[in-house]
Amino acid sequence: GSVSDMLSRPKPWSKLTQKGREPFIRMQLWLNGELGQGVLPVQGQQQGPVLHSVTSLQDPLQQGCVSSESTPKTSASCSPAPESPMSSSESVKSLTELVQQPCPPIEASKDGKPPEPSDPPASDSQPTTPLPLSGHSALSIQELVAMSPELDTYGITKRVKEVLTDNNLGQRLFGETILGLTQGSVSDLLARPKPWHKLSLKGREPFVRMQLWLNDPNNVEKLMDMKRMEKKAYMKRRHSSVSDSQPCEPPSVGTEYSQGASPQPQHQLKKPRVVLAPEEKEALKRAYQQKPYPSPKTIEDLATQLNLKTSTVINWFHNYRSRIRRELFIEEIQAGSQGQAGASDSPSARSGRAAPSSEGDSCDGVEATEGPGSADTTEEPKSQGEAEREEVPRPAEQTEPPPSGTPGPDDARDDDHEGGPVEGPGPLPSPATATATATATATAAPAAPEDAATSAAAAAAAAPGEGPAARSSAPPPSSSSSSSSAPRRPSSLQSLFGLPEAAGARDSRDNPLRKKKAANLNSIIHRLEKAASREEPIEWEF
DNA sequence: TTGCAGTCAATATC
DNA sequence: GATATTGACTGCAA
Repeated sequence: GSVSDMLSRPKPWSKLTQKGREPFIRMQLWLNGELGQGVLPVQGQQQGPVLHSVTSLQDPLQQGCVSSESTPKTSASCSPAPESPMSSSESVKSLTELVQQPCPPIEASKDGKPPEPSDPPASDSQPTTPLPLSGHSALSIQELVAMSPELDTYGITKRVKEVLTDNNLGQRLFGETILGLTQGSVSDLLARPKPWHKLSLKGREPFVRMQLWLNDPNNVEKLMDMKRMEKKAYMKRRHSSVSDSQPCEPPSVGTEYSQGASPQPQHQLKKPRVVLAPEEKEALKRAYQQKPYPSPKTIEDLATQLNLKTSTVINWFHNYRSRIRRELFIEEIQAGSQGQAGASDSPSARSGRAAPSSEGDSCDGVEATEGPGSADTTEEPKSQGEAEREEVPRPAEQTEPPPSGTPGPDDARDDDHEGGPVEGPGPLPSPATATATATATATAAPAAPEDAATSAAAAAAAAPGEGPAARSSAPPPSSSSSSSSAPRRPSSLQSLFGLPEAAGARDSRDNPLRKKKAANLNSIIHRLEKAASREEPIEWEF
């Protein structure tokens, strides 16, 4: 049915979403019989039926870089493909295999950045984030991404991590040479991979690259080589700088910031990074619990009360929402894998229970530890974390499941006050919600919805010791928030892939069964919430 | 305009 | 020194 519809009523390219474009790309490939080559021929002229949309295929591909106009392959166009379009998962294999060509990453890395001639070959000094794939390959990657069937992002990251650690290869090296990402991004990616279906095309790219890299039999050696080369270069630099009796820093810095002006002003221009004090975070979290989507006014209030820039508050909410959301994805997966595999070992140990609590980590320092008193008694500490986690979907569920199907955010917005945020016996009084509420109330009585957030924030902020003052020194918050100073280590990472030990190590008496149940519960709750808020046809698999 | 995804890069932690 | 965290930024879509 979809095919019929698509063939008879193709939308113009510009009207298509990324997802919507995919079938057209596939069709184009198929028409050109190039499926197996991973090279999307850019056509000057469309051929064949589908083409209103297909023509514009060029855009996305061209940006990839390759010489679009000159692409000679056009001619090949209509030879039917050997196989039907990417029907099966093995398709990816063939696709990926084909891109396994000799390490484009490493070599390409030097010249790899096509559009960025900007940096004078920073000499060997800085391994400036090279584009992992040369122009051509980069294009292929895009195609691959577009055509790739679902990949197991967790499995991929797990394997990558294994390979990296086994071979003592660093994230930085891997990221810069293979993925074209910085260390922090790599770390994040490996630790909290999103499920494939939640990723945008762009977001899928690193995973495809990882997959390709994993498929490359020489992957490790190549990276090792790279490592050696780097080391050499480093030594060389060091050596020369020493002999020049010049401080080695300046030069490199100079090249780095070469673009303009003297290093001096550069330095000044650099904004110092804002570091929120624990109590500020606490306050923001509380505010979040009240209103995940605060109105501009609330944001403003928060900012004043905490003595932060409004942009900082806005950013914080954005980041917090999105990070919490991510944790949820992970949890979902965990729950899922636990559910069906029962046994922990399944693909990846995502079972580790700590992961979610990690959420607490990354997004919340509070619950990482056990709650105040009740403490570890079994679930408590966890539910604390859950509380936060569950908030994610809250926006949607906070109010009645929008009859209209209005998407979440608006519901939770505090402009549309009432709905009595937390308090409101939401349609889904999850345990998490309960705890969340508890947490919130613990410190600040949820007053009028509108003020709740800010008042909570105020309470928290006021307590420890004046906002800004406290900032840098970050004295641990008052009693109640003592939790925030909790050790943040046992993070989701370990739990994610390191599994049993992650959870176990921390709280050996945690009954695994309970954990499973809890995870499952979470999953259910999450699904319910989702369902309530709209989106995705739900597949209930409790 | 607003929210989000994806990143970077500074900083914290191990 | 490697890895994790997180505030900020960019680009895109609704």
